[in-house]
Amino acid sequence: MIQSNQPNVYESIYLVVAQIPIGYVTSYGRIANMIPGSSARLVARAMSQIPDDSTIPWYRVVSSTLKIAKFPGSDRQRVKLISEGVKISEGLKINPSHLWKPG
DNA sequence: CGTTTGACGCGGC
DNA sequence: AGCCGCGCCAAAC
Repeated sequence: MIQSNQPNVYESIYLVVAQIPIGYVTSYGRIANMIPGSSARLVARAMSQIPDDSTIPWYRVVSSTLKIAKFPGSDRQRVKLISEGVKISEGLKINPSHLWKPG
């Protein structure tokens, strides 16, 4: 459980996202549940703020249904995940075996 | 300051 | 299965 000792919640969100291992994904809601004072929508908003040149693996965060969210950068997200070995079906559905289980 | 935003989640139908 | 409505909540405006 990560507390928001950081100056703002975004910092905490980014710290958690940075922990997601290569080849794994988690959801906006699951991240939010680890950070008091956060919410799925806030996590989504935080992801949208990350610049392209950032080292934060924003593309490892998907919706609770394990589908890649529909947004302008969805294609890049799909490509990046596939390059890490993540199996994605036609409906942009990620194989549950890639779900990150912290601990 | 008050209002809107957002790549969401989930229950209900 | 999919769509709709509401709750969520700090940040951005």
